[in-house]
Amino acid sequence: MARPPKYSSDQIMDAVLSVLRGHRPDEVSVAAVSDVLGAPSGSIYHRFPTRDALLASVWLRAGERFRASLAEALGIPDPVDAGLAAVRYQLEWARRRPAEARLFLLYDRAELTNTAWPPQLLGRATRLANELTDALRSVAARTPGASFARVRFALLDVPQAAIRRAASSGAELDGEAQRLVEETIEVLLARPEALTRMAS
Amino acid sequence: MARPPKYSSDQIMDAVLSVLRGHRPDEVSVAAVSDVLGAPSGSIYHRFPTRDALLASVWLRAGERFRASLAEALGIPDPVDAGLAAVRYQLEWARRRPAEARLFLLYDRAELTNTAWPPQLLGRATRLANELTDALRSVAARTPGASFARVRFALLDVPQAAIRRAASSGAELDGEAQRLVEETIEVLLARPEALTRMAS
DNA sequence: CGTGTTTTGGAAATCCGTCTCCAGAACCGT
DNA sequence: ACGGTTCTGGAGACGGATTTCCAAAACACG
Repeated sequence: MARPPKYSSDQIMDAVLSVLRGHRPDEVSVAAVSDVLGAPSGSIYHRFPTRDALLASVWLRAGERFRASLAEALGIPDPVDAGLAAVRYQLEWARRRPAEARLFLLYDRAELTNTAWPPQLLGRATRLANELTDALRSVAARTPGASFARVRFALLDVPQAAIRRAASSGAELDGEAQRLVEETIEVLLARPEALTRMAS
Repeated sequence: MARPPKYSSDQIMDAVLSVLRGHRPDEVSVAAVSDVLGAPSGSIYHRFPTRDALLASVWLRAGERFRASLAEALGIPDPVDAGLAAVRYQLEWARRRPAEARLFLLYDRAELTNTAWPPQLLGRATRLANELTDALRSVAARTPGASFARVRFALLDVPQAAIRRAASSGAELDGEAQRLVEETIEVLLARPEALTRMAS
């Protein structure tokens, strides 16, 4: 017994993504979002208490989607195969959904907003972080000789370096970049001890 | 025959760095800088035409210092030794001058400001970029089988991934992170062809 | 010691973005 | 048809940040 919504939360968040192509997160203003959406700012504030909550929601939605699909890849038994699949998935995602990937992979939760997150969003964020940590930990567990830090470096940090490089030049991730990332994680996961000698 | 300056350009830029510890670049306001400096905003605008020009100048100064010291490391004849030295230097720099390193290594010139840079700063920026490119190219030239993209990935992107990780967790770069980076670049530079087989 | 030049020190104009508020519209269930 | 509830639509208060402006201050030099 109520008027039905004209703009759903997802539509509003999609409008944020659309503004995000071509602008930094801190540049995303409610006015810009409402322009893209064709709605007045009041409708946005009806659903999201603050601008920061809106931005945080978009970040969370992207992260939860990311995690859901990544978990599959990380489930592959052989750790190197799992790592390669995870990397390929990430790079493919960065190609297909640049705005969402850039937002989640390049911007830390802490540096996204100035104000503190509301408890509910904070809960979702810590759950997401825990789930990602667990997935990586399980890969580490079945990779002989590889620490958690090593797995995280190989499967998250190194791919992000490639994504960042491509994003800053505006071009798409090319084949060579992908090959470099795959080489790297293959070495880091398959032969943890092979190279401990230090050159100097 | 003039009143001597009380606040030099370098002092003002240092004040920006001080604000930058704990705030994103877009959060740096002229008011905050003038507070740190103990000077009114007028004195700052006397030297820098706009806020963006000030921020750009700080970025450029950091980059030019970075390049000057990195060039030494990259001059070492053996490419792997040069790469290791370059990486160690970068990580050491990130430890000792966190604000400057974060600003230059983590923020792209394009995403630092909204408005276009004045011609003079733009000139310095392109010169800096060219000098960095040349240094990497010369390493690539004496590394058998390594493309420019490979060298750049190994010597800039991968170390930055480690720096970024450490910066986001607030902790310092630990020994394990450094070892991971060194392993990685050693493999990427020393054995470009060793791993071209694709798993799948 | 006076003159000229540069810098300081603030005060305030101006702009932009967040957020509030409320009247009216639109729909569901009975 | 109608009452109750939720949503829209827009106007504007409010705060914060950039930038302008100018009188006063401080020094170098003749």
